[in-house]
Parts: sequence; C-alpha cells; structure tokens
Amino acid sequence: MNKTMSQKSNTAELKLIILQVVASIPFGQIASYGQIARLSGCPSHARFVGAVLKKLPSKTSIPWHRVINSKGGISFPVDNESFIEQKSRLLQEGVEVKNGKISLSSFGWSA
DNA sequence: CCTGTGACCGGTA
DNA sequence: ATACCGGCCACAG
Repeated sequence: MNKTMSQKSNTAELKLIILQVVASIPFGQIASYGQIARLSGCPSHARFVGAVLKKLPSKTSIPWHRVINSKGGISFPVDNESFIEQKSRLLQEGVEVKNGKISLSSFGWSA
C-alpha cells in the first residue's frame, strides 16, 4: 500500500531535480536560471533555482557558476565576492566574460 | 495566517 | 540600448 512515490511533486524533489540539471551542464557551457527551471519541468520557478543554489555549501561539486540570468550576465553586484568567484571560474573554463556579460558563443547547451 | 524577500523573466516605454 | 513594472512562487519571520 505504498502506492509508489511517483506523484510526489513536492518541492524537495524539485530541488533535487534542479541540482541534477545544474550538475549536468558540461564544462565550459552555460545555462540561465529560467532554462534550468524549464528543464526541471517548472518554467515558473526560475527564482527558486537561485534560491536553491544559494543554499549550496561552498564546497559543493555542483557547478553553480555555470548558471547565469536571462540577460546573459552574472546575477551578483560587481563588488560582491561571489561575482569575482563566478567570473574567475568561468574564465577558467574558457568562457568569455566581458564586463560581467557572457559571450553568446557559450550558449547553446541543451540537456 | 499574512507579509516581505529574492543568484528571475518577459513585456512595455 | 536602458529603465521600470507586474507576475511568479517557495520560503523565512
């Protein structure tokens, strides 16, 4: 009488889905928050994606730095430490970052 | 229960 | 191109 947990679309599971999607972004590739939300099956949860990434421990293996906003930029103020962190990580992966904006050549990733 | 917040997004001016 | 605005929805207090 367990009925399987297939109909468990709770947020806890969505959280895991999101993390998996983010984790599946290839090296040197970029995806937007909205894109992650869509691939997770919840198009209107772009903000939630950010909320999830925020809670990640600093020592995570999740490539959070490969996630940016729909304007193609880093969603941190330029003076923020996280901004520096994300920018340098992207540069390390060969992603072209100009003034906080990512070059369109890095887009085009799909699940 | 109600209110404010946010690593967002798309439309409009 | 930038600026503003309303919608969105989980979460914290």
